[in-house]
Amino acid sequence: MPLPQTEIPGRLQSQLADRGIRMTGQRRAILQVMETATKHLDAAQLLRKAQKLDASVDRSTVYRTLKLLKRQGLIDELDLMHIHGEGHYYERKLNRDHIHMACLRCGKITEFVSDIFEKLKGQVEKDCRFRIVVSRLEIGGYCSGCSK
Amino acid sequence: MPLPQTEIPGRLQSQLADRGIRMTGQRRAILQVMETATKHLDAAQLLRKAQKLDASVDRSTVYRTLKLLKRQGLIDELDLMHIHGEGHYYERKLNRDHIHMACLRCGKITEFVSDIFEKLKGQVEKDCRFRIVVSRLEIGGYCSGCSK
DNA sequence: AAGCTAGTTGCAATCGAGTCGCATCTAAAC
DNA sequence: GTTTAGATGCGACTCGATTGCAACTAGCTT
Repeated sequence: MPLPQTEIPGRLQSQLADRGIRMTGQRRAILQVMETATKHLDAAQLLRKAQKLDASVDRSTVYRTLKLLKRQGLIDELDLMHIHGEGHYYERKLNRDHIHMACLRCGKITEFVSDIFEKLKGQVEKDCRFRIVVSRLEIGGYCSGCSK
Repeated sequence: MPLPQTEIPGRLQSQLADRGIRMTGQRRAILQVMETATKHLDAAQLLRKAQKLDASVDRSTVYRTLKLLKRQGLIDELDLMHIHGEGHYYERKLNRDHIHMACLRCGKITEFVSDIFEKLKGQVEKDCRFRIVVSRLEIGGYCSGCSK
């Protein structure tokens, strides 16, 4: 579940404040939507929801804020195997990376945390002497319900 | 290395023929470019190279051929962490999946084959009862040269 | 609390990857 | 050679994302 149960609400705001980044009404609205989202949102959905909190939020501000959060390493950008078009989806970066599985039939997105994934990243860092900043493992296939 | 050393040249063409798919001059040009490419190509690069072999090749034919090859499971679509824009990159699907690492500083793309990756996919199939069709692991960070 | 200024915003124009409708053409089956 | 399902080129179009610019403002300085 993308909902960060273990995280303090408003955390994104304070993380930006800690970095000395200016807070605005529009950013507050966008961050609040990201923090309370129960599923992966694309930029258009994020815009619509943010406008319900602050009607002045513009599309370009959403994109600019997403770019900021990406640069700060606070969110991850996902493709979800492009199951629903070419756009991107966003989610807060939490402590543990997880795998995203997209069902090619019903479109359901499942998340999965694995120690083997952590081990694999360790191997890449060690064997390739590659310092990992972001990693994204997306899998397309058929979920348990659809593969029958 | 994206160059399929262990594969027969012209393999894509015969794989399409085996499936009873019509061969055209334009497709031949596009397939030949894909088969002899020494790095990951995006649609625009593929178009330019294919037009050197057959000047009549059109952009839409490139996209249509890529869609065909994707549907047939003969190529993989990559984002390479969007290091150079929002487009996609393509490579022939070989026997073994590999990880793509993109250096955020020099832009170099490295490929890596790992048994742990295979093990991880096995775990997903078993623990999540998810039948994997495609998987894509992309990592962004700093390569050995750039992380000094 | 008033002023300053670098950073942020809305708006409209724009970019660029990818798609589509349609008339024409052609590979390959007969 | 004839036939026809499938492929192509072309141009228009979609849509996610970006940008230039004038106006605005958060948060410091005094």
